[in-house]
Amino acid sequence: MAGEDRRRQLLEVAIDLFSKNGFGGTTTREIAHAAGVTEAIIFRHFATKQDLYAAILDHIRITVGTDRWPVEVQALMDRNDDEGLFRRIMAGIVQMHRTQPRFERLMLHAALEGHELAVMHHNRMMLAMGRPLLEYIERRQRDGALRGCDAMAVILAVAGMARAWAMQKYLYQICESPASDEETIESFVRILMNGLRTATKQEGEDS
Amino acid sequence: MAGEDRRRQLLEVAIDLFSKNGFGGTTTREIAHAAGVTEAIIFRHFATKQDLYAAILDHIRITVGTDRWPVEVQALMDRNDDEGLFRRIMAGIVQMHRTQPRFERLMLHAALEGHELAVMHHNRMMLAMGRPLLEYIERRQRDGALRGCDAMAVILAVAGMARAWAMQKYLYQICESPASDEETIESFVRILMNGLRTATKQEGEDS
DNA sequence: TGCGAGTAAGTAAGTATTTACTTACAATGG
DNA sequence: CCATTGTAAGTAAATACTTACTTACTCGCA
Repeated sequence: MAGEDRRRQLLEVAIDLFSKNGFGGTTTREIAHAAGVTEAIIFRHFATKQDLYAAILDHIRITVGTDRWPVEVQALMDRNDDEGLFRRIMAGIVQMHRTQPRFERLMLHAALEGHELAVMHHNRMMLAMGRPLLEYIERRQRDGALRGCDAMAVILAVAGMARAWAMQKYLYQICESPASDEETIESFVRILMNGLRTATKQEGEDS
Repeated sequence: MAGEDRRRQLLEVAIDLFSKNGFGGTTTREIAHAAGVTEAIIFRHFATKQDLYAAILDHIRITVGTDRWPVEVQALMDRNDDEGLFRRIMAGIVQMHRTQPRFERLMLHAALEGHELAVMHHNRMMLAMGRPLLEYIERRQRDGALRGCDAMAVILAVAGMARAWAMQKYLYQICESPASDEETIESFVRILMNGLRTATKQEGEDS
């Protein structure tokens, strides 16, 4: 097998194992065996196990980064489509968990084990998506289109709902709800936009 | 040091290290050194490393379980205080992360590493709190007090919001918001109950 | 075309260290 | 006095990583 192909295969195999067992829980012997080569091959491509790990995060960032998600989100913000924006963000988060469960597991492992590269990823995500989103929400609040409250709380609410569903379904594999991703997201959007209180009880009832 | 005290100390030390580095990332030598004894002492109290881990989960379940949280939640459900109920649940989740960050880290590690005990904990939590909550929400929806939508989605929304804030602040230690726990929870409650759309724009504006 | 040299891909069998766990034995105190 | 608490010094296996060597393939050149 050609060098570049072997390197990619090793990365894929390592992603699989690291995402299952974590960095400390995966041995180079396992990786080599899963790839059908000897350990020496691994160390020909990557100087150390840490290097392999760093290469994985690079590799994933590249293959995941090429996405139209940020563009669509930006378009919805330009159109002042609050509801569509929240729906698209949540759909993106859930889709990420569905199509790249290994990535999410890897990031959680990395965050827990304190790898600075994972924190870097979180910061990148927060800067790339979070900052514009924050400004959008604050603008919409000034325009009177959205209720005035902590904009960061709104972001956390949107992301938190989607992540809660995605982690339950795709990370822990515990799916007690028969609802589809779309139905659940639709419920979240309705809660976000209209709240849980019914119109008839909108006023008058409070502790 | 007396046997029982030593045992508790070893558990505390092990919780600390496991929550930081995970099961595979923590060595018995480190645990022994942190406790100021030799490894042999560990294996006098716990037959294997796995046994120590199981004992930790038991120990934590005991020290954490003695809480008035479920009682208060039940009282709020009996009083039909939706808003107070959601506030108390979210406060409980955030409080758990603030006062027992090691426990949350440990559970995440365990869940990622596939320890059945972690899944067991999740199930216990979901049965003890989730089931009654699910029934409460469905009842309140039938009574017309809460908007009719997937009750499971409501639970995920409540828990997801709180977890998103708690994880950001207490797990990843990334606190970009100057808001306090109470303020943020208050924002979440308002979003949950009233939604984000302002009254003036309630109808007429869409896509 | 044929062929030998150079290079990249691969392996088998190491090394030193670390790992979970053990054994034999000393101190201590009720 | 003897059970309990502790240690020092192990063991066998596993770990990340290395070394010495073989195979296979490419490419310039006669």
